Amino acid sequence: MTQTSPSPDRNLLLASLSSADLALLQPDLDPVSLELKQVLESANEPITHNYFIDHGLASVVASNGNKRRIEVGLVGFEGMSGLAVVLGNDRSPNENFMQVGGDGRRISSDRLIAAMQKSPSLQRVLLNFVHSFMNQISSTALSNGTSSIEDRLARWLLMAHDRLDDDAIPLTHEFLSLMLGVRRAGVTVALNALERKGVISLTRGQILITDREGLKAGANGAYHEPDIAVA
Amino acid sequence: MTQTSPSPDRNLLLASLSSADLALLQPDLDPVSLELKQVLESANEPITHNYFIDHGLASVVASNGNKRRIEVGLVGFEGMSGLAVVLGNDRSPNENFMQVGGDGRRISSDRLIAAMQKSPSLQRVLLNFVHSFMNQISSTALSNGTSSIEDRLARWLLMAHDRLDDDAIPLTHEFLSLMLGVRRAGVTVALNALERKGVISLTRGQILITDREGLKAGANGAYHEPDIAVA
DNA sequence: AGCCATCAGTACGGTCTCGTACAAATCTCG
DNA sequence: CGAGATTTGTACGAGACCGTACTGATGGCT
Repeated sequence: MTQTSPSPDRNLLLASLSSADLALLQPDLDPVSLELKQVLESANEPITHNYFIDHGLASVVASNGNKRRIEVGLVGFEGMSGLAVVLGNDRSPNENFMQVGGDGRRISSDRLIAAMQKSPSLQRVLLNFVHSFMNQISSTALSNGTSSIEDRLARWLLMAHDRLDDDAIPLTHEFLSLMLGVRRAGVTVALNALERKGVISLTRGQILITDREGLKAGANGAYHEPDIAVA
Repeated sequence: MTQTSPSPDRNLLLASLSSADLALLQPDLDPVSLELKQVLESANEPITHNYFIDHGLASVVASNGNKRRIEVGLVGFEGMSGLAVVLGNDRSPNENFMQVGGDGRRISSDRLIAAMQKSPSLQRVLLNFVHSFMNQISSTALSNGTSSIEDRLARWLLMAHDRLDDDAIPLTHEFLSLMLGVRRAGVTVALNALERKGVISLTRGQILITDREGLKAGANGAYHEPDIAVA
C-alpha cells in the first residue's frame, strides 16, 4: 500500500484534538517530508521542533555514553516527537530518528509550548500520549530483560506493523540488530525461525507480515495489543 | 544511619516547590509510614493517592500478563508515586511498592489534580519529575538489553544508594533477583564478584556499599550519575 | 551486461545465563 | 538452647547469545 493519505487527520494526536485546539496549532504546523534516517531530535541537544508523524516510523534510541545503544520506543502516526518539550524540558538524553521514511507536520517547540499554556485540553491530549509512550518504554525494558531475541523481534515487528499501514516493513537485519541491541546474525537466525513458522516472509531489505495472529502467538507474551490507545 | 529526618523538606519535590505551591498542597498532605512491601499503586487499578517519599525506596515493576515481571524504575526521597495521575490518567499498567520501608506524605489524587490545575508552576515541577523518571526507565531498558548481571546489579545498587542516606541496603538476593529478572543464584554470584573487587560487603540480608567510586567503575557505564536531578 | 556494494545465511568456539538442586550458614522464636 | 525457616554459596549440564568471519545472493549503477 504505502499510500500517502492526504487526510489532514491522519495523525491520531492531531485528529483527536477539538477543533478549537487544532485551530490553535494549525497556523504553526508545517507539512514536512520525513526522510529515512532523518533526525527529529538529538541526544542532549535543544529540541527546536516537534514532529507529528503522518506516515513512517521513528525510533527513540537510548545510548550509554558512547558504546551501547538500543531502541526504547517506536513512534508512528499515533504520536509525536519531542516529548521532553511537552514535559517542560528542552532536551532529552535520547535520540529520535526516522526508521522508515514518511511525512508529517512539525511545529516550532516555542509555539507548541505557547499553545499548551493557552489550552489545557491540548496539554491533556499530549500528556496522555506521554503516558502511553512511557508505558511503551516500560514494556521495552521488560522484554529486553526477560525475552529471547525471537520474542523481542516478534514484538518489534508487531509494533512496527501497528504503525505502518503496510504489511511490508522495509528494513535490513543489520538495522534491526542495532535496534534490539543484538548481533546482526542473531536477527537473521530469529527471522528465519519466524519465517519457518510461516508468520513472515523475507526478501532482501524487507519483512512481510503474513500472519499477524501467528506472530502474536510467537511473541510469547512479549507483545501487548494497544500501545496505540488513544484514550 | 537510617535516621528519620523530621525535616519537612526532605522530599525533593516538595522541597523544590514555591511556598505558595507548598501551601496549596499542605492541607491535604498526610504523613504516612511506608512499610516494607506496602503497595503504593497496583497494576491497572485506579490510583487513589500519590505518595511523596521522605525515607525508603519504592520499586516500579512492569509485568507481562502473568509470568514475567521486572523492575523498571526506583523512587526514593527525590520523587513520588502515581505518575499516571500527573499525566491525567487514573491508572498505570505498572505496580509500585515499597522495597525498603520508610515514610512520607500522601495526598488524595483528586486534591493533587485540583492543585495542579490551580498552579501551573506546581504542575511544571511534577512534570519535570515525570521526565526524569521516563529517562530512568529508558536507562533501565538500555541496561536490561546490553549489560551483564554484574553491571546491572552495580547500577541498581548505586541507584538505591542515591536514594537512601545509608550505605547499607537491606535486601536479600532473592528480592534483587526478582527486580532484575534473573536467577537468585545469578545475583549471589554477581554480588560475590563485586565483594571480591572490594566495593561492597555482604552480610545476611544486607549489602553494604564500601566503595562507591569503585562500584561505578565496575558498572561498566551502566550507571549514569544523576537520575536524581532536580532541574 | 558486468562490477561493486550491500545484504543475508551459516559456522565456530567461547561466555553468559539458565533451571534446578542441595547443603551450609544464619536468624527467629518458642 | 534448639527446631524450623530463611538466606546464601555452590554445582551441574543445557541453552542462548556472543564476536568474528566467510560465502553466496541480490540489487544498483555505469
